[in-house]
Parts: sequence; C-alpha cells; structure tokens
Amino acid sequence: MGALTSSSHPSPVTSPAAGPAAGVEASAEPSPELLVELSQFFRLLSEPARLQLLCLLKQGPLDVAALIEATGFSQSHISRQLGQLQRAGLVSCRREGVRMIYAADDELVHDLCALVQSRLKQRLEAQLRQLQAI
Amino acid sequence: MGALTSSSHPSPVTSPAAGPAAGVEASAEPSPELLVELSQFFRLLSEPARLQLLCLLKQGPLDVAALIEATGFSQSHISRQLGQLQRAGLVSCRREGVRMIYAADDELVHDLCALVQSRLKQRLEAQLRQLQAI
DNA sequence: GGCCATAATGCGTGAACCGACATAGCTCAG
DNA sequence: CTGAGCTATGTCGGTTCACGCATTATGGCC
Repeated sequence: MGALTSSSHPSPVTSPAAGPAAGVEASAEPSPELLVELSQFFRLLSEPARLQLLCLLKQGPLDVAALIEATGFSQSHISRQLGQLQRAGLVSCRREGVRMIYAADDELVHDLCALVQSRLKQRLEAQLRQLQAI
Repeated sequence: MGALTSSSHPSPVTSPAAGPAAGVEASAEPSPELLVELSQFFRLLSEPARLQLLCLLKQGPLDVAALIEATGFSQSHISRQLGQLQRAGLVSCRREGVRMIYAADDELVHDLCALVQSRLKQRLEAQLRQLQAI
C-alpha cells in the first residue's frame, strides 16, 4: 500500500510550482535542535504578561515593585517571568540597594513585535476590504 | 516605612538612565488586546512541529501525506497544526483531487526565524568567548 | 451504487505552564 | 545583632495544549 504511493509520485503537486526537482530529501531544512531553540524563544513571547514586562522595560529600567504596580500581577509571578526573560538574555538585572533593577537587554524583541504588529494590521485591513466588497 | 524611601528618590534608579521624567503613567504602552494578539501569534511559532511545517512548506507546496512522511507525526496532529496555521493566515490550502495542497502564505515567519536565529548564534558566540577567557 | 484513499474532527491522556499563597534569602536601618 | 522591606523559590490548583486513536466527511475509481 505504501509502496505504491511512494513510488508513484516524486512530485506531490501537479501545479507549475512543483519544485526544482532533485532534492527530495530534506535539503535546506533546519535541524531539530534549531527548531526547538527557535520555538523556545518564541514561547517566551507567547505570553501577554511577559510581553507587557518587556514593553514596560523598553521605556527604561524598573524595579520589581514598579512592575508589580504596573501589571497588577503577584510578586512571585513577576519574579518568575523576569527570571525566564533573564535566562534567555532578554533582560538584565542589577542590585540597587535592596531593590533589583531590571532593564531590557535586547532590541530584537521590539523589532519582532513591530513586524508582527504591522502584519496583524495588514490582515485586519484585508478583512475589512473583504467585508466592504460584499 | 515607605514614606522615607518614596520621598528620597522619586526615580527608582540612580543611574543616568533614570528616566525622561514626566510620563510616569503608561505612555507608549501597547493595549492589552494588542499584547494578546501578539502573544497568540508568537504562540503559533512556539511549537517545533509547527515551525517544521512552515519550514517544509517554505521550499514549496506539499500535501498532507508528504508532511506526515517528512515529520513522522500522526495524520491528525498534522492536520490540526495546519488548521491553526491556516486560521492565522500563515498557510493556504487548495484541493488537488483528493489531496489538500498546503503552501506557505507569509514570508514574515522566515524573516522572524532568521532574526532570532542570528541572535541565538550571537549569544552562543558570546558564551564561547566567556568560556575561553577563563 | 459501493469502495478506497485522503483529510478533518471527537475524544482521552499526559505533560507543561500560568498564577497565587506561603516561605526562605538577602540587604539596609536601628 | 535584630527587625523590616524587597525579592527569589517551593508548592499547589486549574487551565491549556500537544499528541495519538478512533470516527466521520469528502472526492476519485470500479
């Protein structure tokens, strides 16, 4: 059963975009480890709380108390999220007496957010046009 | 208790990057809805399986069977992930007889992956230098 | 019409993780 | 040294979600 399918069609599509032939095997495919690392990075950004922390820190260094005040989350939660972001190198912290001052340590995040934001806007506009066309 | 600390330093940091003053309130802060939408988008990329599907489709349109073959996941799982990606507009599908041909429908994802990948590489190199310095 | 292949959907299980409460650790004032 | 404030961590309940199995829906072939 499986033999027929695998032998019958090297190119699974009949459209002109079938492919450049030859490289049936994974050619320019990223390694599983890279995929895992990429996904782990994106996972950090997949939580509104963490994104909010990054946005707040983008405007300047803040201590944990200020972040608690700004977000309304519990102290333990804030501290945990900051720990994750720090391990990923997205934020850095230093002691200021008894306080811990956190600072955004990576411009990339905001670039990514801006790119995605523009894409979301683009999609909404397209949906709007579709609605208006009807 | 807090009176002394609050009266002594309105700015929580003593470093030169204390802040632009004035805008203590959330000024250029994104709305919670936007944060949620951004996080939902990033969540799509927070799973190695979905990233792998996007990478495979980047090299050309493929049907579900080919994606199953390439990834080793179950058919139901592949179909579900493709459904999520399609709802987000990252992939598009068309019928080809009994087959469903999926195609990557957004260049942005690969740009994002490339940016993050370069960042990961950068971090690894930095760690390597730190190890060598010792 | 039935039959088969392909893809999509219900359902269940297990792990991962959010978020809060309680506790321990660290630093400074007295 | 002792107490008080700020932060990090152990623990736990609730939710989400990946992943596979079984079933259903859809289109081609006899």
